[in-house]
Amino acid sequence: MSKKPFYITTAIAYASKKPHIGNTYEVVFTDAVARFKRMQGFDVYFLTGTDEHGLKIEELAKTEGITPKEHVDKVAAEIKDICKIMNISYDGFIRTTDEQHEKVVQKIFNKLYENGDIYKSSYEGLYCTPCESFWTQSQLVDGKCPDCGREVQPANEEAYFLKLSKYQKWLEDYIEEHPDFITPESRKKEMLNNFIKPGLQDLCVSRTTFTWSIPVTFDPKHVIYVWIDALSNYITALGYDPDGSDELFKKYWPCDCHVIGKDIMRFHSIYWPIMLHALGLEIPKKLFGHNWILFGEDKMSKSRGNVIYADDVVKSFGVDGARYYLLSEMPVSSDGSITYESLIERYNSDLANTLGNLVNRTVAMSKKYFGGEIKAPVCQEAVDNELIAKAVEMPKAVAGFMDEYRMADSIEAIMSLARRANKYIDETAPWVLAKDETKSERLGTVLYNLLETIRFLGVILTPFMPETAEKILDEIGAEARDFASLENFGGLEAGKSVGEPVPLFARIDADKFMEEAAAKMAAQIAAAKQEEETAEEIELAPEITIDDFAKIEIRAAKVVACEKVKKSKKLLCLQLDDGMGGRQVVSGIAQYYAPEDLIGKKIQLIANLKPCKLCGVDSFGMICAADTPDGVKVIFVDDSIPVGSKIR
RNA sequence: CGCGGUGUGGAGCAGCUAGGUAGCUCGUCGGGCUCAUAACCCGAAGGUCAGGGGUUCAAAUCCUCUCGCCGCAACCA
Repeated sequence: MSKKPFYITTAIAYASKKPHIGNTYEVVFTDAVARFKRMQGFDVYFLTGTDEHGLKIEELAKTEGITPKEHVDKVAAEIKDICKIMNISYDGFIRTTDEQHEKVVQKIFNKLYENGDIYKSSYEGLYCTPCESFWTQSQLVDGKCPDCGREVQPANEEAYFLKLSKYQKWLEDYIEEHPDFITPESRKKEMLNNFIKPGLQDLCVSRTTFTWSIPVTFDPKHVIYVWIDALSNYITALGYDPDGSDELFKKYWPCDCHVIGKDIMRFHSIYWPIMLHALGLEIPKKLFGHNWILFGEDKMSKSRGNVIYADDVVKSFGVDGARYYLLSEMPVSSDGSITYESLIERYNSDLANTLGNLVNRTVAMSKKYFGGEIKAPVCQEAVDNELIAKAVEMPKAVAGFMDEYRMADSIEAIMSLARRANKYIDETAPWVLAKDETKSERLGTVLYNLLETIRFLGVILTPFMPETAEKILDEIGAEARDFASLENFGGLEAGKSVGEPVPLFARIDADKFMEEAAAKMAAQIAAAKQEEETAEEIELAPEITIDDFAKIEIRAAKVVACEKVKKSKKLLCLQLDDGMGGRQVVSGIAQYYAPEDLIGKKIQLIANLKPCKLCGVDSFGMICAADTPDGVKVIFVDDSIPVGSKIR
């Protein structure tokens, strides 16, 4: 009987900087699924890798004074290190700079072009000359380039587009007809209602504004922009080729599951199926969009000083401590949160107290009472039944949960058996049996039941905590370690010996640990601040002349009325007395000012800015405000300055 | 009225698709045991299942309205 193939992937990580533990979650999650499927007898291919092209990397390399290739080599190595540290069992690691990948991506691009799914047109947007990049309205920060903070100009550029519009109906039908394709359900609705149903815009798939990417073969001043490059990794890694694919591809495609973060659901649920469909390929069976791991309430960020890296956690809690925490702490339907408090709590209570101590005390009793020899279970009693029934049920329950990617439930089902085993020790009180020589057979049976239960735990834990599982199975001298051996209770061979009892997880002193963690955190914040300061060599916009400046008309104006723009988070709508009959201006400061904070105050108005519409509200000009670390501060004008005064 | 999710004892969550004594882990309090990593076992306290209305013999679960939080979209001229 040949094994059933199972192909699972993570998203490829962007090779700009070292990933924190939230990023690492995805690969650990996928690893657990992959290992579980392997154990169940599937022929698994588990792919992960790195996305290594793009402007950001080009720029980072420039500031570091190295080539982009050197930069991505460094980061890819870091990412591989983390995989190694976290014990990730990937079968393939693709880098988008792999020669094979680049070649095939070019072929894919050409094929789509030849089929008319990619066409040449022009791209309109706002262009930042020094950065050589296009931005959309929504990407701008304070109306300026989000990267360098300089002005942008409307411009258009020749570019290639993927005809998403042509496949809109097909995609909508496909998603409706395959309810399991996008999970969880809420994400599916998000995609359908926000993007697909309102109508798909054709997607710009090339750039001329940077070079660190894959060139378009027939138009070398263009490079292929992220989507076609990055998404294709899932098929190029298997040896897909429009001119004839490898066996690997034929065997594993279509993919069983792409595990991705909810932020890139859009690309995977819209662009990717359309690309595949246009290439005449099958669509992946499932997209699993996982939630985020937040640090407490916040997203992790360096400047908040709350970045936790996987290797830090591993240092204190071990690989399996880290894996266990990530896998057990993630809720199904909302973001999970990582805190040192809950990490320690889970580690101590589940791993040290419940599981570790169970193994330890059982092995210790085997040593003490029988010199470590495993006795045959010749004296079963009624009390044993409940434990045995629960042990035999558990693997089935876990398999069911794993089919739905319910990691936390799987782990809970496992720990629940460990707790039951601890209870069984109290029920049977082996130390009492040991005092009565006539009870020796019964004692041997009780210990056998415990050791066999521990074998069940060891086997089922393999995908989640591979090292610990192996230690457990070694310690109890278990030979049978495959999933099939959990069909029946009794796989452990009598006559063999257990090893020395060694604690699996050392308890962690919470108070002491928290003290150290707090100190570390403070140091991290300080370091980030310093880095920020040194990095803040203020770069001025290009020099202008007095004539340039004269083009800008700044006037004093008084806020006579102000209200929130409804349905918007950031916008305030101001009515101004500008000495010219009054005007309306919309400003994105609602997070920092309440309407009544502004009424009656005088401000600086950019009076000759082209009018525009924000959230459907007309805005004629803009008010001056300063960006500060504490948010945006409006520049108020002295009350003695008359409304309408020209400012220069 | 843009779309969607969520609100359950001190904390974190499950239960809701197919209504029928409200469940799990942690924490707290009391007790037990001693094989073990001051661990383990038992018991107890603690919830108007956000709030109002409705359907029903019966609602955490279905319908409806209101409020809070979150995500997506829109959006910092």
